[in-house]
Amino acid sequence: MGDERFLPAYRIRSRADFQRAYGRRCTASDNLLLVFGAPNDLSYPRIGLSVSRKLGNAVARNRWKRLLREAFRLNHRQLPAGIDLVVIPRQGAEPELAGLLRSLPRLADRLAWKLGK
RNA sequence: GGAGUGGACCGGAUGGCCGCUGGCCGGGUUCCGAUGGGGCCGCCAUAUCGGCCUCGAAGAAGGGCCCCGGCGAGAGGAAAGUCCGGGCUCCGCAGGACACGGUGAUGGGUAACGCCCACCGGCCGUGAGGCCAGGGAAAGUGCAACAGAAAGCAGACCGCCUCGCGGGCCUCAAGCCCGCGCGGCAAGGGUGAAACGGUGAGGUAAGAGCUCACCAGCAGGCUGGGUGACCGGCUUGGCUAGGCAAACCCCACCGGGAGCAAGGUCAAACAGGGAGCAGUGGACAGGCCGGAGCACUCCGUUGCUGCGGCCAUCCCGCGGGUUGGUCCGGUCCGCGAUCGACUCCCGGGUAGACCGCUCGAGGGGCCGAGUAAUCGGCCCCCUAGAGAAAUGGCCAUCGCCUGCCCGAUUACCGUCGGGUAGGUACAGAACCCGGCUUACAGGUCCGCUCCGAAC
RNA sequence: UGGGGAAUAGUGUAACGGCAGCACGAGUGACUCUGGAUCACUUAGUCUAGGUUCAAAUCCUAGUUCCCCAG
Repeated sequence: MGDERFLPAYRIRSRADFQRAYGRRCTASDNLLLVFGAPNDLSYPRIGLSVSRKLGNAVARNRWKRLLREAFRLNHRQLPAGIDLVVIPRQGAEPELAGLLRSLPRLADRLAWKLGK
């Protein structure tokens, strides 16, 4: 408890990292999110956001990104370490924090299992 | 009080916990960093010379990434659309004309504008007010479906009228009617979005600006007001000139192109060029150059010895051209390394990082000039700078709006208080400004108009 | 972010400013024992809102949606 910060190192921001995650072609999804996963050589998970213009205007897209970062921040210690997540919200889904808090760790665990196999 | 009209403004508030971005200060860690840093003296002073002291290869001074702590800051009126105009940056550039694009009454404002202000004209509205791409159709070319006789400058379908002929109305004449013909006319009918000024009188065979009066409108002259668009008056003329330029066009004015993903600095990796090191055919009887040793008593433009480099020659090997139907062979040309490993250097520069990047046609107040837009002076303030893109998440309380219920008041509409449910808009800086346009829950303030009532 | 373009029946496309067509489709009927093919008929449209014009799919202005290009 207590370590709920969101350091810049937790974020995927380089084009190469995104391409690596997409190139691994390992995904997990539910009716809220679609998540690409790829292992990294770090001791912590990282998150990258990809929010399409089809989800709404700039305000709606910022709302999605903020909630996704909040969901990652609040339970990033429970997420599997050493994994890069690229999160894409699904079209038609409603941005709401409680659903994301349930959805994100479940999808991340499923990705970790698939990648460790 | 109701209805309306024009303008200015606000765009929820407070608190708690957990976060994000960049700035300043302090600390930590790691990396970079040197014939370096700091101090004193040499008249003074210095990025510059010298001396001394001191810190420093056990890595200084200083700086960068990251981490911790503290302080204070952090979306808009449209940040939006990207429709105009500028600043800024790079590229281009003798000058002019054409083409293309844009704008369009007048006078101001402005860095500039297609914006703003004032005014003029037209249309709409009882009015306050609103709307107008509002130059030119008496430069030229063109267009007008359908209807209608005719759609642009003249013409005449029905029609009206004189005359002539024929017929009819009892025979003749007159008159009336019908038909035909030579003519005259454009008042009336009907069509259309639009039909060649309108009304009245005179006039006439019938009519007609044919004439006259008034009205509308046009052109010229004179004149008053206004900076001007324009408005007004007098007079003369001709009686009429149609619409469309957001059709081509003409006239006047404006416009070089691209855009911060502009542009610049540093610079991995890969590829390129150069140098070094080691490996990589031989022969030699040639020439040139370089430097070494020995000899000549010394010197050396001398001789000898052997070495290196370049050129030439021959053999060998490889590649290519040619001859040849094809290979071999002949002949000609080129090369004797390509290449790979390591080290160093060079240019351009990708990924990436940094700069551009927020103090600006900036905001607020007061005073002055101006009808106003706006401009000037003085004082005060500093107010986001991200980059797969920060400015948030959760919760509580209170506002505000709507619906429902209860109570009070009231002739009614309503108003006030309480409870409850729902809602609390449009929308997110991306180099920066000035505008325009579009979206928007709810609310505040001011000016003005019309109607009604009361005094 | 910047630049360019488009929008017409359900779909694909035409239309000098003057009646909005064509093909495929869908529906109905005829032909056939039935189906297909064929024939006839029907269906339904100018992205939205203003403006210019007598008249707008067309011209102008604003908006909406979609597509393409650069990096």
